[in-house]
Formats: sequence, structure tokens, C-alpha cells
Amino acid sequence: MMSMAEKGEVSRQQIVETANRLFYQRGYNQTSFSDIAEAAAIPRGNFYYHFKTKDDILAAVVDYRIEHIRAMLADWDREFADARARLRRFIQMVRGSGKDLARYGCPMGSLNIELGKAQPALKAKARKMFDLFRDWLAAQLKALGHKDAAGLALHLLGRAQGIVVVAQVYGDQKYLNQELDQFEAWLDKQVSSRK
Amino acid sequence: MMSMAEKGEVSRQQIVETANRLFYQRGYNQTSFSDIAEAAAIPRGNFYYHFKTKDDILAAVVDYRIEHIRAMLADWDREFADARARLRRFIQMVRGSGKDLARYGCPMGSLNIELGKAQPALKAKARKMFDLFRDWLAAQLKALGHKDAAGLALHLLGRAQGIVVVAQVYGDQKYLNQELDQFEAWLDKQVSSRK
DNA sequence: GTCTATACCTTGATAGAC
DNA sequence: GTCTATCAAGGTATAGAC
Repeated sequence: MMSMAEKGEVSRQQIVETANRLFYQRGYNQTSFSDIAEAAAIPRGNFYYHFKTKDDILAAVVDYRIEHIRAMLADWDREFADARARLRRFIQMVRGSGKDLARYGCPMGSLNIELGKAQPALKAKARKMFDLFRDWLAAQLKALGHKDAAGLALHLLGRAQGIVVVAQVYGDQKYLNQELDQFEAWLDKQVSSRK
Repeated sequence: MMSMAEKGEVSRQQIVETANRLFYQRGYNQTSFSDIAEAAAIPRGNFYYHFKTKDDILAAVVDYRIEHIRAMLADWDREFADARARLRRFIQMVRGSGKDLARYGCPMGSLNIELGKAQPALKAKARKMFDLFRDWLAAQLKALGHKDAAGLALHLLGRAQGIVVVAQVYGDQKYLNQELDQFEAWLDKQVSSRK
């Protein structure tokens, strides 16, 4: 029973995963049904069995990303008991994505910026990706004894976003790694002063 | 002679200024000729007397922005002899634009991110806006005696970009101002340690 | 559930009258 | 220089056969 996927789930999953990649690499508004259909080898008309509108595809993609983030954060929490180690793991993750980040920017940031321009309804959903990291960061910082953990979490998010933006603007992965080094040192300093 | 604008310069300037605003508020790819025509009260066909393609309009808009930035930086240099005061003026400028920044993001950053996804030729031109600030920041930091002025300039650019991204994601101008306070304090500390 | 055909609209761009 | 009419292409979305 559970091992057998429902009919339609396979092609639906193909659409979501392909759209997820193309939305990241080209942007949401610059990705057409034809683009997704061609990349996923699925006829265009098939889309409307699974999704009513293009916005619905984006909603599914954001849900997909949210689930991925949630699982990743849960993994880190399971893997590391120490909040400091968890935060280092976060930086390590950014570092590992360096190539894509320098090329396409941040999947959360670039999507929010695009949608924030003139598509508030869609942006409201995309913002939830940020909420996940914000709340997770705040929890770690609170565990480390920081008073304004929520404020510091937003600060760290901003630092990370800025690094990625400049790295993308100049296509410079080396800059990204250097800034992450500073980020890590800054983090260690912040943490040790509270221990 | 000089007081009389060439024929066509008026409507051309109208197109550029209207496009500049709309590209910022809606994004380049999400702004159509119809949008610009309607906002500028100019018929669609008129565009092609002044510009061959939509990309040409963007090029003119970027030139327009570059000239604006150049003039602004020159004003600051003229107004303040002290590099530290110039840097504070930079922060003050960001603060003054807070409302738009929290709503539409950074005009340089969001455009570069959009074009960086899949329009490398256009992005190359848009990146020059960053170059202006980067070089200006580096000059000020060098004047203050910083060794790696170029590296620190990119660092500051990243800080500013990240602040604006998060401010836009959460539509939170208060966050932006708080971060700018930190930014200013950080800057003062960096500077005074070298004096 | 899957796929073809197509409707309908908007897009960037052109031709040509004025 | 300005504007109208129009084009071809591409967009989202629908209808309906299989």
C-alpha cells in the first residue's frame, strides 16, 4: 500500500522538482510552462490535471522547499546536541552550496525579492522559508544564552543574505568563502563571550 | 542653444525616468511596454524611435542610475573632506531611502539578482552600479588607513545588501534602522581603531 | 490520468500614415 | 518626431479525445 505511489503522484513530483530547479535558476516569472514541460518531458496540458494555475505550482514548490528546510534543520538538531555546533553546521551548509549561490543567488532570498516587487500574495508564502531559519537560529542563540536571540537571528540572516548577494553580483565564490570565515569567527566570539 | 532640448529628448527622458521607476517597483522582466507607455502617457509605437529593443531601454535606465550615483558620490566628496563623515553620509542615504528599500528592495541589488539568473549580458552592465559604490567605499577606507580597503569595501556592501534584503522580506523598516545603527557603530569602531 | 489541439491574451517589435 | 495599426511569437489556460 504505502510502497505504491498514488497514480499521478509521480508526474506531479516530477513537475514540482523540475519547477523547483528552474524557478531557482531562471526566476519564477521567467520560467514558462513550456520550460518546465520540456525539462520534465511532460506535455503541457498535463500540468492542469495537477495544478489549476502557475501560482499553484509555485505554492507546491515553496511547500517542497519548506519541507526540505524543515527536514534539514531537524537533521542538524538530531546530529548535534550543542547549539554552537549546529550554527557551524549552518555555515557549512552555506559554504557547500557556494557554487550555486554565486551563480543563482539564494533560493529563499532571490525568490522573495522577485515576488516582493509586485506579487504580495505569493511573497507571503515564500517568506515562510525565512521564518524557518529565523526561528531555528533564534532557538540556537537562546540556548547559548543570548538575550535578544530573535533580533540576533535576523541579524545573522541579513549577514548571510548580503554575502550571497555580493557573491552573485560578482560571481565570486572566493569572496563568499572569505566572508563565511569571518562569519564563523564572529559567531565563535559571540558565543564564547557568553559561556 | 543649450537651453533648448533637442527634439525627442523630452519624450525620451520621460520614457527613461518612467521605466526607471517601474523597473524598480515591478522588476525589469515584469514591466511591459504597455506599463511604461501607460504610466508615461506615450503611445507604444513611439518607443522604437528612441530605442531599438527593450534591452536598450534597460541600458539607458542603468546609465541613468549610474549617472545619478556618480553625481551623488561626487556631491558627498565635495561636501565632506573627512572620509569618516562621507561614510556616515552613505549610511544616512540608506536610512533616508528606508521606506522604498523595505518595499522594493535595493535598486542595484534586486536588479542584479534578477538579471543574474539568466541574463548575463544585461547583468554585466547593471553590475557597474555596484562598482561605483565599491570603489568609492574602498577609497574612503583607504584614506582612513585600512590595509585591505578593497576587501572591506565589499564586506560593507554585503552588509548593506543583507540588511535591505531582510528588511524587504519582512517589510520591516524598523529592522533596517536598527541594523544601520549597528552598522554605524561598527564603522566608528573600525575607523577610530586606525586613527 | 495522460496527452493533443487549440483558444485567447499579452508580449516585443514593425510598417507606414501623418 | 509622433502615433495608429498590426504582426508574429510566446504566454497561460481550456476542451475534450484517448
